[in-house]
Amino acid sequence: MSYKDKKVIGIGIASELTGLSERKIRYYEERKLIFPERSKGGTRKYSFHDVERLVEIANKIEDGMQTFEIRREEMRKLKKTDIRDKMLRGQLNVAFKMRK
Amino acid sequence: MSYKDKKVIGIGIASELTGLSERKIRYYEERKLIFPERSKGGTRKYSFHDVERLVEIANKIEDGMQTFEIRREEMRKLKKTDIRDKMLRGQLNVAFKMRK
DNA sequence: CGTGTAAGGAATTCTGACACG
DNA sequence: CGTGTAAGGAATTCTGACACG
Repeated sequence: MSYKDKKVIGIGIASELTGLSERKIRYYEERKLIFPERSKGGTRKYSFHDVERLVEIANKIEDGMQTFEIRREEMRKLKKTDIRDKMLRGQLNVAFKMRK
Repeated sequence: MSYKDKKVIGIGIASELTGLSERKIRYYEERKLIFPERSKGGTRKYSFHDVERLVEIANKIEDGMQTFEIRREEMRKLKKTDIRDKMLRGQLNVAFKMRK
């Protein structure tokens, strides 16, 4: 895993990096758009990838999109990825069967 | 500047990532081996590069090297870089003069 | 010299709530 | 719905000092 995906950034720094208020960042988590890790004590930890995601989310909201729409959009992307995975596996199965 | 050089990691996380105690990390700063940024409030912020550097430092200490030696070693590297820079500039100057 | 620890204070973050619209 | 804010508490970090070796 690269630096980009290590959850090491506190909410204060995430706020500085994105220009978003901590309130907004916490709210996007409440709406299930972002998933920081937590320290033992419960403080949030974000990755650089999360930080980029936060900016994306903020942009979409600025464009009038609602949080549930953003979440739905994300779920559809994930489904497509799942489907691609399944198709790939399907192809491999076909190839595997052909070897027999 | 890449993610690797952004100073976004608190000392607690730096401690987890390196396996070093916070005490050690602060001490290496006292000995001028590492240079974190500070938040407005004064809390330390490290980059991934710093984290790697911390591990290097700890390894050298484990091998019996003293902090002043590590610092001296680092200064020599920097001097060499400076010299290389100067030589490069010198070469460019020569090339420039030859054009005249 | 390098590191642990207890001490007291300051900065940071957390949650749940009220407000507005 | 998305966001600001004041509130009280908890987690995190800071510095300077004492300890050991």
